[in-house]
Amino acid sequence: MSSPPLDKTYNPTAVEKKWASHWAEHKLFHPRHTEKPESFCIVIPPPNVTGSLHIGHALNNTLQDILIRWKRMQGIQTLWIPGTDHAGIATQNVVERQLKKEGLSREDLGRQAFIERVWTWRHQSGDTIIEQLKQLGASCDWDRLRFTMDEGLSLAVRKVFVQLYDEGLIYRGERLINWCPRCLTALSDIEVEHEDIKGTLYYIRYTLADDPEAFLTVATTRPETLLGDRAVAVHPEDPRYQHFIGKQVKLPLTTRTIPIVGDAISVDREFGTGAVKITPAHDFNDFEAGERHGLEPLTLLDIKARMDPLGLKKALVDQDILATLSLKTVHDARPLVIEALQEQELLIKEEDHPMALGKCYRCKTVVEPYLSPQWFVKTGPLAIPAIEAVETGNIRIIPEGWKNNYLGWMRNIKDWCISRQIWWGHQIPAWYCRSCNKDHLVEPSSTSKENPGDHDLSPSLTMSCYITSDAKPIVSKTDPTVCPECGGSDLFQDPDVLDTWFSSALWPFSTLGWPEQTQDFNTFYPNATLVTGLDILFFWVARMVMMGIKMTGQIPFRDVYIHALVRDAEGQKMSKSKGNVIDPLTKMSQYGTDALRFTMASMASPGRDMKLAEERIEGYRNFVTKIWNAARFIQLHTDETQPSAQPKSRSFPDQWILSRLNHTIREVTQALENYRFDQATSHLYQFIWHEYCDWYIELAKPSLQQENHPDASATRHTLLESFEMIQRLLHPVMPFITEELWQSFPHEGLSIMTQPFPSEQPGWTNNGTEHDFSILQAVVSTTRTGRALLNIPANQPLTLYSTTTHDDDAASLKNVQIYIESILRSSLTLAQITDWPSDRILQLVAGNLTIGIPVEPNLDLHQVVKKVKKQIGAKDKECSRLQDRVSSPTFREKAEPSVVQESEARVTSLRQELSLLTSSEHQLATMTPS
RNA sequence: AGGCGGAUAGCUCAGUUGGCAGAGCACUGCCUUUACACGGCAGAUGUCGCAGGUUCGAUCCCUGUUCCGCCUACCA
Repeated sequence: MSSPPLDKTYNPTAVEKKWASHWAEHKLFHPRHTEKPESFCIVIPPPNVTGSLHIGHALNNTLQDILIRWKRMQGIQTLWIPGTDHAGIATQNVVERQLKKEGLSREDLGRQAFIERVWTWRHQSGDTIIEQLKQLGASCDWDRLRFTMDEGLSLAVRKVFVQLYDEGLIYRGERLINWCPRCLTALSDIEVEHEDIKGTLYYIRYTLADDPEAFLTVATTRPETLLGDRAVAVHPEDPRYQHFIGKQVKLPLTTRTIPIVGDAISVDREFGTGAVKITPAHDFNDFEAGERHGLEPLTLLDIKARMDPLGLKKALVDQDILATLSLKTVHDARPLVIEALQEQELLIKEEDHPMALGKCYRCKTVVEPYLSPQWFVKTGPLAIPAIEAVETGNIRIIPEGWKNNYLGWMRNIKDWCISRQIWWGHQIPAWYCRSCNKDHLVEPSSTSKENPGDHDLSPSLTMSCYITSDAKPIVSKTDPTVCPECGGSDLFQDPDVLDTWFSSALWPFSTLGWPEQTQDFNTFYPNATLVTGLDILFFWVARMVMMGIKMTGQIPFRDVYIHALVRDAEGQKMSKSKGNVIDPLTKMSQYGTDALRFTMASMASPGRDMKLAEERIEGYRNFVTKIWNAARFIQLHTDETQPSAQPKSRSFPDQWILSRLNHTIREVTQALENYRFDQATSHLYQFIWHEYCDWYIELAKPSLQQENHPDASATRHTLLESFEMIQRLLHPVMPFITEELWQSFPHEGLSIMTQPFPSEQPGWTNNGTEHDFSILQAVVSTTRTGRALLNIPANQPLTLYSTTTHDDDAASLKNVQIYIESILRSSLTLAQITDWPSDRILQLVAGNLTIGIPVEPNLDLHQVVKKVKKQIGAKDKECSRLQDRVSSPTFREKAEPSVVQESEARVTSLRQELSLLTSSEHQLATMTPS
């Protein structure tokens, strides 16, 4: 029954490995049926298959695991579903980079082969992160591992797509969207990151068509797009320009003329010159302005953001300019356009202009507004219940501060562009009949790769396949074989795939088997809590709420806990390029997983980014060691002890530690209930180190180390009992060491993780004992201070005296006398100062206690005098400040009576303390030869 | 431009329904006492960003302000 002695030092790596496989072997992460009716389900924010564990994952998953382990121990049926995300663009980019090294492109492989290649890669390295999560101790049900592109989830995706399409909530249309000219795909609004840059504002002269002397000056940051201008807008009430409205201007560098229109929305009279060029195909505002004024967009750029010869031709650009600009990137074209304008003396001036540039969130390439046919989700109707759910509190966002962030975004949500022109992902379940859509399709075979402009259609045609927005799709859950219109069988599927976040939006229910009404779905939906970082509040959380409510009629989860971003010690965002990443795996092997987990939890203060300094992890590694050594001590002294019945009586230290443990159980539980992981860990740390180890174990020593001590048996029992409970209390945060220690002591059961989480024990809380203990602490600490001041070695026995004027404290003093004596290895006499046997006794004051330490004749009392004087100074200052307050009539009149009373009481006790200190000072004077 | 958050010990951060300002790390001194030097004991450390206001009383509430961070949006 008794286990082998614990190693002298804790070896995290070996211990972690052992218990990880023990847990897996016994399938302890599976949901267990319990008597409790409620369930607790978390779905993991699925990490990308391209990824490996970074510090953000470590934080995110540690917090989830703490919740899951805690609830599981509370006897609630728990399920934590793991999985990974196919991460469309990101993963495709990774594989394309690999291909590039082989001198290949995805086009070289062709779509089918390319996708197979991605699958291969995904299988090879796709689950690295899963292994790492297991190393972190994540107690997910690994048998329920899902992937956003697995069969079941693909089915869910199709069902949702078809239903939303049928209801008109998904549509296809030609819109201006954000386009990444490197990834060659559309992006949604939130996939664009903005970066502040120093831009230039160019002032350009547009001459009136019917009067070469008259002109308008237009200010723009993008001169190269002026070739696509369809109008110049001025404010309809601007007296400077009113009379121009309706006239035509000559568009520089072209043979076109364009109208001057009045537009109050587009034009800010204060900005620039008050005249704005309207380029519908290359600016979101201008696109809308174009619709208001019936201006047809004129696309100048191709998919790689190069000046498209065909577009330039349609724009009637001057021949030589056209030749110069053709196939130049925006970056290269801009100076050429400026040069040409200068030559014609149309450039009036340039000035610096700070502006924000949109970049692709996957590859940081500058995105271009691009006109193309895309699929959209009509988000307005979906947002309404998603707003309501949060407003009414059906879904709680924690910390609450982020609620407004969510609501603000949701209330002015834009339609969601869900089509991506990439190959890796859920291909859109829409097909086209070739015979019905003859005029609406251009397929790869008809485009020339070498010469993208060499055809007479829109530049959009340089996409691999072009389907005009008025083509008629057949949207279906299953692949159709015949056209319902003409009965023809020449069908092909829309080549676009869905935004990765479309399948992620279904994650809380698709992972539970939906659309089947599975038992899992019925038991675990809605999920209890979603734990995620702020960065994906809109990408993911908002969409899950919309889709969850729409498709299941229920909210997807009740609580959303949002944690902060982990930064480095200097507050910088961690990134590989900066070289400041802290790799959690390295830290786990260096300090142990439990130390890292504890660190993560301790830093999870709400609403604040966390700066991770390595010393922090080191500090908690020391904490782990401390626990380990406490266990060794206990094992050493309880080796022969068998778990026995409750002891008949508990010693004073036993009673005290159980009272403090009860208190800690309450604090930790409350903290977890409020998602205050920081507070939970702080209470655990404080209690275990500074109460259990520093005081309780020290107090337990005498009864364990002396032979036949009357408290020995009860103490052994309490030591084991409390330590076992501490392991359970700590287990959710530190699963590995707690399992190891729990298993090393007498126990029943397969694993600590299925034992009950501690609850407060009736009868353990004991305020009297706690007060007694505070007296003990005061005497012990004060005596030690005295020892340090007098340079008396800690192991030299003393003859101590103590007294107090306070009756309760006098009683306490008596109660704890023998414990003080043993902990200080001294004798303690309780007697009034007048009864102390000698004059050479130093009086030290702690509250209303006076402690006497005999002083040898030759001792240097210099330090003591200094200390006492300082104390007197501080107390005096505080006392007179309080005195002033108490004697102020306005204070007595206006402050709460209890506060007045309290202040008076404090004045009284301060005065008493002062008089004790003064008496001590006098005493010192008699001992110090002057 | 708007919104949000932060500014407290040397560092990282708690905290206060307004009434003695706290922890960890680092630092100083003493101690290798059979759980632990990844340790013990003791100690030092603060204009609670700045300026006003409300209040008997403000680090906390209000107003303004300066820095820093984030988010959203964009003015061509």
